[in-house]
Amino acid sequence: METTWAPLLRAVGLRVTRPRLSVLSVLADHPHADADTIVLSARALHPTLSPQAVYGVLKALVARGLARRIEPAGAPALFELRVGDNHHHLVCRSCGAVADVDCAVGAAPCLTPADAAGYAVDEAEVVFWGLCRQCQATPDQFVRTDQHVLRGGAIA
Amino acid sequence: METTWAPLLRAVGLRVTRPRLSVLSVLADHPHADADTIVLSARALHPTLSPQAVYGVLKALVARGLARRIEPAGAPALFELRVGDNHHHLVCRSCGAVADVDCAVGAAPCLTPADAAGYAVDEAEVVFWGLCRQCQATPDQFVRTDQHVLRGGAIA
DNA sequence: CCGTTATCTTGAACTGGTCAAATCAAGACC
DNA sequence: GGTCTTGATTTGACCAGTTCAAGATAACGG
Repeated sequence: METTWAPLLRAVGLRVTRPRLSVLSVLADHPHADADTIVLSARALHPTLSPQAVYGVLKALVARGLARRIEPAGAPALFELRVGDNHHHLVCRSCGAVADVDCAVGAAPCLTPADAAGYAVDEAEVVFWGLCRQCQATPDQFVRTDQHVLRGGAIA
Repeated sequence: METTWAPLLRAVGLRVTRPRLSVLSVLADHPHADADTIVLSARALHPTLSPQAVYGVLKALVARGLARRIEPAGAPALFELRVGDNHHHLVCRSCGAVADVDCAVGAAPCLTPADAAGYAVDEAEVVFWGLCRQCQATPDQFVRTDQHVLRGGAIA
């Protein structure tokens, strides 16, 4: 399976190394992993892998467009391999679980700001906040209180 | 001017203190200030104000819904007083400037995820990334490279 | 196989933010 | 107005996540 990644790395001008193959493999298994999870999981394939190596690999992958970095407010950065397919994220306020969502109804047009205020916009990033199925079932669980629940983007 | 804020604080059950009035005043002047800016500016009104006090005040304001915390990926948190009006943000990739945008065309419906995957969604947060007018004029300026430019939410 | 150069390792450091104990002052009550 | 109670602030240490820097290592072209 690892051989799958090598051509992709070469295609974007990156050398094929064990740390990179390990990280890519972990990302394939864990679609929204944070750096720490990646380090721990990748060590199954490459036991001596250092955290800094992972940061370096992730930075390279993100810079070349092989991975995407997402940073939900208040949580460590997450990384995913799905790039360029115009999808967004659902984030659980309680457990931090992240799920992918394809672009909202009507696709792109609804993501054009009404007034761009002179900005040259190249991307619209959408995060849906809520509770995942599991956390809805256990209502007395910890819920983040550092952010007011009804923020600007509240629906209806 | 400061007397304007006192009733608001009392209305949400917070004591009226000088640090809080100072922070509110600064937020009114700087619509998207980070904690550091707030500390520096607020010291014009309250010279002995400590950073921790500001964090405490901001936490209280956000928890009571008087302020909102926004965290553009890769930048320190910003705070604003506009709450509950369903607006979003334009962020400049180069200088970090933030501008408000009223809800996108068509309002709420377009912010309903096509498939919520069982999540109970209570908010949709939208960030438009691009270059502000000023940074478009000076193209050779520093631009963030830690994130691939064409990410999932890319327009069109 | 060798050399060049990107990449990884090791270690320290930095930023933004939080936690905890002691002091202080806002507001209720008299 | 004075006193008290409790919430708020100060002061200081501390933490997580991430980045930086120097030297060792390994990928890949020749």
